[in-house]
Amino acid sequence: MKLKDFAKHVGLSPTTVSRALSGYPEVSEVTRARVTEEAARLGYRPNVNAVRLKTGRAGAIGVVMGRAGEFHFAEFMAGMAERLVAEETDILVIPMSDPDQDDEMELYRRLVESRRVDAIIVHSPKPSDPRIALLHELGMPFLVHGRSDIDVPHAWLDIDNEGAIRRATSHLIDLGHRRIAMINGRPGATYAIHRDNGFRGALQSGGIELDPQLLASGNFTDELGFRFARSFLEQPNPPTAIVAGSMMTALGVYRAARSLGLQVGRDVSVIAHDDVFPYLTADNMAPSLSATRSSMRAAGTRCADLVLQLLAGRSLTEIHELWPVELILRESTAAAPSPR
Amino acid sequence: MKLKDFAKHVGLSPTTVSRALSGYPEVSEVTRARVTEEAARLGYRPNVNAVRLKTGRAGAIGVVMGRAGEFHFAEFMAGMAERLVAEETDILVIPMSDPDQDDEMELYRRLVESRRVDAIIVHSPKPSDPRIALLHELGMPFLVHGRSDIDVPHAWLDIDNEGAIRRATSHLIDLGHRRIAMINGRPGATYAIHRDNGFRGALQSGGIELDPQLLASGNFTDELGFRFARSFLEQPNPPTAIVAGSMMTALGVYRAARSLGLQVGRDVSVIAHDDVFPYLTADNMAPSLSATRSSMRAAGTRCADLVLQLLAGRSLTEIHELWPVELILRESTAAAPSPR
DNA sequence: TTTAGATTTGAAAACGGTTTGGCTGTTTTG
DNA sequence: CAAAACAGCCAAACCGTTTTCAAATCTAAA
Repeated sequence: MKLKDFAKHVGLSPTTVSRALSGYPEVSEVTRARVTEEAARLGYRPNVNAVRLKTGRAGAIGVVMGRAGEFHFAEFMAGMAERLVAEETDILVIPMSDPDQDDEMELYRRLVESRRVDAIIVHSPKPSDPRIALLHELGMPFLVHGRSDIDVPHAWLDIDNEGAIRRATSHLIDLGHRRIAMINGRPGATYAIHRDNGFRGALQSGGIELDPQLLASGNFTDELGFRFARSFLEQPNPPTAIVAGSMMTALGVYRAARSLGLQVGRDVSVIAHDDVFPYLTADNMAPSLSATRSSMRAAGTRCADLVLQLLAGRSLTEIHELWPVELILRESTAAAPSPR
Repeated sequence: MKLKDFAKHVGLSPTTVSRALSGYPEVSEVTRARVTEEAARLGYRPNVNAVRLKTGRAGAIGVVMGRAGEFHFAEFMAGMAERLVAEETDILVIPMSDPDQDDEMELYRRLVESRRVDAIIVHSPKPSDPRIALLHELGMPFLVHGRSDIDVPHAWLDIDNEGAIRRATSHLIDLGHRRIAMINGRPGATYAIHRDNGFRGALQSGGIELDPQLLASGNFTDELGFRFARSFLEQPNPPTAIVAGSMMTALGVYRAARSLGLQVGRDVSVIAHDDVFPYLTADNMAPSLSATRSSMRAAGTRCADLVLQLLAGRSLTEIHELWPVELILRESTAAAPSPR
């Protein structure tokens, strides 16, 4: 059923029908009611491709999916989806074929030129991220999930990584820990830098000198969590507490502690960052895991919302959100063991 | 830059340019070469919305994302993306707003009517799945990831769940286990039924009577793995082996065993199904986890491939793939402890 | 040298909507 | 009471391609 046919059915012109359905004011309320009702009855829906061609809107928001199957990703997208389900807006998943830098820029460029999306969400930006510069230059609306120092106006939403890690670390210091290790995310991304800052800041406030031997970074996997934690704990002067970057990392850390006969929450304290997954919860770990917590799903929902606002014309410079992060203390953190 | 402008630049008609770029044979090779080269130089790309309107193709494959943030999902999509990156085909993620049955049907119906996708991938079908009947009836091309007994021709790709679980269970029996429990996925889906069949079949072959007390099912979460395993192991006559439905479930099972002072791979054997995640590997668990293994990512890649074949006109009835599942034995399985 | 046939090219009609500008009639205003 | 303002509707142009059908050009056969 096309517009022309449907209009004939209703006894109106295509113009009026289109306006009635799109909510324009030039049509009387009684007419609009009749049209919408008939549309539902006859099952008329405007051809989405025609609308998109005419209006120039793509009706989709793009998210670039990294190669490494990040487990965060699905949650973020589920959150986006939650917000977008009511809109006429799709989520377009763009795969990144190659982790090569130039290639990634080319990907963004092609994506913009293909006009398949109205906006793009950029994840895990760097302090000076060329993707942001590019999107700005190309005039493509975008929202950064994370932060960047780049000298280009842009909308962003981020969580307070620095504050979260600072509080977590300070809490460990308050518990008497002096040797504290941290497993950070891959170097380069702003969030990793922020976490590093938070960590260093807390140590400094506590009058503790940083030991570079107690710093590690890499992908958020169980394996790296294990390997790093092992290497920390096997040092001559091992840490009594570990700050882990993710739930998966924490799993590895727990495993490492156990493998060395250490008990988490007694011999070694652990705090991790929890993005809140339905299938793996900090509360259920044994011992339950103290965590800095911020819902990835909620971030996805809000990001989708902000992108819609952006597309609706809200000013770039207004869209900056910094979310606080909860610190939830459970059994994995305890007073530092008295030195033997 | 639009087609008309570009055509003028090249000194040809829009018709010829369009043909040259789309690879039609009616244009001389020398012309085609010139056109493609100029297109690259001037950066001309056909407006995707215009193409879609004209051709009626949506240029996207739809996948419906369930409410529960399944961790499988991201891997499957990453796999799809791997295959689709070269094509002019997008992945459209459609969120399911409500787990309500009728609502889901309505979602599929709207999706088809909106013409935003050329094909749909249906996950976790049931033996008689109304979604399949609906899509068939509506004439929308689709591929089922999983299997269904429904009396409607359809393309599918599935892994041999029954065989996998049968082999896993048989292996446990060979090790001398007589009381074996299983934690299955949510009841209703075909894969859960197949796993159940495999489990029962192996028991029967081994001359063991099934104890319904040793059967549980639910979402693949760490928490349920823990709860079910606890309830099994606390029974008066506890199982000596547990077959778990997923990696997350296995985490819970390990935890439950530890919490009861039991050692996995000695006091209780565990086998789980592993979809192969980059961030959580069976080999790295402690003790390393014996598993039935099949890559979710590979399935996504192949599903994308098959959908493309489907759209290219390959017959429905030819597209049936049943993948074998590896059984990888590690430390979590051992001979049954001698009864005390 | 024609002429039929094959090869390239182009003009114009879709595809299915939205939106500009204009046209009625009715109500308000000076 | 005439002029102006307004509400409600419509005809037609347009969005940027693909594709049909016809025309132009070239090649080979008669």
